[in-house]
Amino acid sequence: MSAYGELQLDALGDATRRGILEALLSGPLPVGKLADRFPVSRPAISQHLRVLERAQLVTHRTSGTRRVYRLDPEGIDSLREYFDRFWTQALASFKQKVEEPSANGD
Amino acid sequence: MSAYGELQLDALGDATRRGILEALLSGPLPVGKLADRFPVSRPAISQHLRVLERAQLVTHRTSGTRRVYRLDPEGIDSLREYFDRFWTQALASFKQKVEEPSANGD
DNA sequence: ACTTACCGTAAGTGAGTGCTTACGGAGAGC
DNA sequence: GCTCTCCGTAAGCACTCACTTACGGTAAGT
Repeated sequence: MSAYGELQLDALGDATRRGILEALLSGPLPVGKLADRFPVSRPAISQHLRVLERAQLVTHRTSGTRRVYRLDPEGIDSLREYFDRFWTQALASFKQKVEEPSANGD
Repeated sequence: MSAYGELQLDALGDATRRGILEALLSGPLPVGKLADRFPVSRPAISQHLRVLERAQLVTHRTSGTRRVYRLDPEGIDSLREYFDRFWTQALASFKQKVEEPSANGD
């Protein structure tokens, strides 16, 4: 599951995609409503949604001619696990640095 | 502090920079040692470090002619707060969806 | 003082990518 | 059945950005 971490982080590397995710925090939205919130065209949003879906950060449900997108709990959670590991190791690193001031001879 | 969130997320959008951060999890490293771990040139690493430092994800300490880089606890923590808010809202969103199955008439 | 090691910066290049316009398909309403 | 809405996809373009080579500057060693 962590193999998608790369895709997910890359997906987060774009401001518009982050905006899409934040917009979906308030609940599912169809593509049109989503596109209205951003200064780019609807196809652009569609392409971003494809990237986000490929990274397992969003899912869609077809409702008639509409595509309602929502956050993907699994992907979000796997991303959380990735960061949790990072925080844990980072804290360990900081702690170690404090305990071992500068006893390096090289 | 959250104003740097954009810079930080953008910084995480590159695989090499993520690799640098992960390498620094094991402790501080000079630029040269850092560059040896990646298939790119040393100047490329320097440029990545500049981006990371601008995003407050790393700091450097000059030791003679060496520049020893390490993770920046403050930036890392502010990033963690950003994600924590995201998880919280995401969970609330998922929960709300469950409680309100599909009572939408539109 | 001269050389060597370590590193940042500048300039230039190529590939990736985010955007637009144009198009086609599928479902809902009259 | 026809139209209209909603949306994905294709093609093309411009811009960003990651990378390289070249250069200069500083500190340590002899």
